[in-house]
Amino acid sequence: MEKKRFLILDGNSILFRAFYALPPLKNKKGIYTNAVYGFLSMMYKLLDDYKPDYIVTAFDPKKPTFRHEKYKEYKAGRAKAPDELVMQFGLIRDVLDLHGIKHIEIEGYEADDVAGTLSKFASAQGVEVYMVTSDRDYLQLVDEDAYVLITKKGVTNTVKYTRELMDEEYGMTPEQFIDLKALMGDSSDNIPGVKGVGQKTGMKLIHQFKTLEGIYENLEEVQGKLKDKLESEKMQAYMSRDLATIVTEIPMDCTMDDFLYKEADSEKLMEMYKEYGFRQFMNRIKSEDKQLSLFSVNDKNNIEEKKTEVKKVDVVEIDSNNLFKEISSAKTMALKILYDGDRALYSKPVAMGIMTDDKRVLYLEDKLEESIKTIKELLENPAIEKFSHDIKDEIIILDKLGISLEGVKFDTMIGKYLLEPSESSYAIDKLVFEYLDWDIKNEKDYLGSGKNKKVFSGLEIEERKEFLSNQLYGIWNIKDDIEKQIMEADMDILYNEIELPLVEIMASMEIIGFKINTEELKAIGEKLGRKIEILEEIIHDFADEDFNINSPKQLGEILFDKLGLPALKKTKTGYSTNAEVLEKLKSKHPIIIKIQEYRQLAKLKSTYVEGLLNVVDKETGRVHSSFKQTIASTGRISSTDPNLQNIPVKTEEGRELRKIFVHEDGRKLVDADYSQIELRVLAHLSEDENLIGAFINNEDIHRKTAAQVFHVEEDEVTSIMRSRAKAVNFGIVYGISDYGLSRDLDIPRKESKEYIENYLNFFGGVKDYMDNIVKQGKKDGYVDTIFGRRRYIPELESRNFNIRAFGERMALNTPVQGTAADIIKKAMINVYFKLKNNNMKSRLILQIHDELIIETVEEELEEVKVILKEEMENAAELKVPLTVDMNIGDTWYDTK
DNA sequence: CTAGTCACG
DNA sequence: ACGTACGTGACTAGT
Repeated sequence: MEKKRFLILDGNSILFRAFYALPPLKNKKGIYTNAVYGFLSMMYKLLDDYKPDYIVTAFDPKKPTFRHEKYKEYKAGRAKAPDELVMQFGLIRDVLDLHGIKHIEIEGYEADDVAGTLSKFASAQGVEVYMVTSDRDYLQLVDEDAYVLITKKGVTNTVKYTRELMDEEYGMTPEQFIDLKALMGDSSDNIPGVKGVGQKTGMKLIHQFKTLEGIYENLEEVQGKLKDKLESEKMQAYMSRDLATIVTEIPMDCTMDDFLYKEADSEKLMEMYKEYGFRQFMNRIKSEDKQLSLFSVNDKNNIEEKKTEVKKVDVVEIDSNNLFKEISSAKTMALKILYDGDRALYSKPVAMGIMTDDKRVLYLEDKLEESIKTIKELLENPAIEKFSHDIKDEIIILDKLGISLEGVKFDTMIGKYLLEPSESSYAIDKLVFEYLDWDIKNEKDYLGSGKNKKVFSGLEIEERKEFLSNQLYGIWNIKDDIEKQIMEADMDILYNEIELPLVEIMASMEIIGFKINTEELKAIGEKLGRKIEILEEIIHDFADEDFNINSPKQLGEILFDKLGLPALKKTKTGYSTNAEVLEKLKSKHPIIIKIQEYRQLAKLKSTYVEGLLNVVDKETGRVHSSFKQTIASTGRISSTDPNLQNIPVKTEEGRELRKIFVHEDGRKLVDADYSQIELRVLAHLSEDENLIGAFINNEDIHRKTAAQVFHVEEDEVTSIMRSRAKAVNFGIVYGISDYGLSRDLDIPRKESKEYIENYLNFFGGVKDYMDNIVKQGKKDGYVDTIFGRRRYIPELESRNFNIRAFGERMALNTPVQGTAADIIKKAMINVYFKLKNNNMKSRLILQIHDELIIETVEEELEEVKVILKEEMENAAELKVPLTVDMNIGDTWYDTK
């Protein structure tokens, strides 16, 4: 006879997870419903999948914010709407009531205690239990016929934990899980644990001794400091175990019948769903009513088969001696290398997979580095086509083995980026699912999401094999589709001549890095430290108390509550204390200027001094930024770890930092930047005669703009007028609005509006272009650059004015910024390959959107100057000339 | 993990 | 009537 099923939902954790995982969209009544929506999606899915006979929801009573009172007050019309979490915690209870689903919160016990108690209660009566939560602590409740469903990526996905799976994943029983937590502790639950024991040590101890008692009975087998700690904190360990143990014996007066799952009160539920705009769930209720009569068969046995298909790939593990032989005749290969760590540049390869024309996936990890070297000849042969996903990593790893990967034919990540440049992730498992409907596991599935470092060497070989081979199989099977879409969108030239060749350059700049004068950097840090300390004292004196100046909250309280300064602007969470506000308060209190100085210096010290020191390669004294090609929707490249594209330059104090960016002996830095590239691109795109004329005649564009905006002769333009005109020009490129300009220049809106009108009157072509590009964007759904790079702008279709206006500014700015990005990319390619093909020693080391930096050997200096200027100025043929300013120096500071 | 702030083009 | 400049990344505090 089939067992009855009991579904226990952890209300708090499911609501929280949904709340954070889903975008905070308001319904038409102005109420946030994302958490409720997520909870219900999850609940309905579980009802469908598990068809339980009983159901209950457990809530955590301890936090007053989640209590019902505020919501009740609101419902009774006695209070305004509570904040979105309280609101949604209230809403969900109403929905549960309408379903007739019990929700329980018991003073003094947490939701997991309630779940634990009910689980044991049900098990004792031979009922199968399913507990749903995002909290891994529940795993101690797993038992025969009692399962824990842990949520994973997204909102409605879960993994079912059984005793077997726990053994497989942790090598532990649910009971041992409690002891592990007793050792590790948990700061969020206030469980102290044993100091110095984290997950690693904890797991090792449990694996070795099985239980807490086991550890203490055999303490002499433990070595060194660990032994002392365990010994001295024995009491604490046992106490921690009591704290970590979920209560399963709350006195409760109930029978299973109290939790019977009955049909919902659909009429009232419909009303409520209508009120809150849950159309999807309304449909569900409608169809449920019908379905119930049509299909009364309760087929519980189909649950396991419902999961998406997981692709199994046949893999041949290859002996390193046979590698060359096996693939020497391949004309095409997809390859992927697993490495240990976050960054290819700082990691060791762990395994390599190669898929060849004959559809075999070869897998290799034994004597990996030597084995890879045996096929150097093939990897460097440009006639053998190479495919991968994010192949920059392979280029970097291979480079460290002295191999220069040639014949790169396709990169699925880059391809997808061109098709959809605004995606937040191009993870291969996502693409494979999108294109092929296959469910392949991703990194996180293997490594867990809590870890920062990828440590593939910690996995079992079978897992690595599966991971790699599935990726390769996926890459192989989606590349043609992506390539076809690129052709259809007419982006094949952009792809083949710009985006793909650029990958090698990204890798190269990353590998070479930028030399840092570490000693000088440390000295600057110390100097800043001393200044900051003094400022801190002064500020605390003014405030007459010590507080954390870095906390906007504390600072706001001091300035606006204690010192009584006028609060000019608010943020979602309190007072605004940003630079704009401080600037306006400057004359009101002497503390302000000190705070401004403090902010500036603190920023320099933490972000630039300490930030850079953390990432300098100690052996080479260089920093190796990671350049990313698929982040910016406009086509720009981005730089991280460290970000070398935002090193200070605007203030002298900040600019000083550039003195620590230096070159190796016998070399020089050459810095070339485009002059006004975005305005020139705008001139080209808009075909505005006046703008084009100004650039052809090499006029001072800001001065000319000022003359038009302020209705004066060019020789009457003052420096203030010129700098305002400069802001107008920037504004035009960004998709100007009178509001934005007025705020930026701190002038009345009327005045800024007049400036814009004057501008557009004179530069009529720009005005037409602005109108046309928005129209075109609305018609096609996308805008593009002169190189054909596309960006889809769905915001243009929004019924929300603000979102639509945002879309219009994007429509305007993207072709300008994107074309400029295309141009400099083209220039980089021409420069890089000229240096490479001429076997020169000078190297491109950095790009900052309109600027290129080369570290050149002195003998090549003159030649490099010519190459840079030529290639940059001729990278594109526009209706206006492109001009480049160039400077040579020993530090980045000097290249101004 | 988010918000605030601030660095760049 | 709405309420904003475009594109990024790093750091700190606080939940």
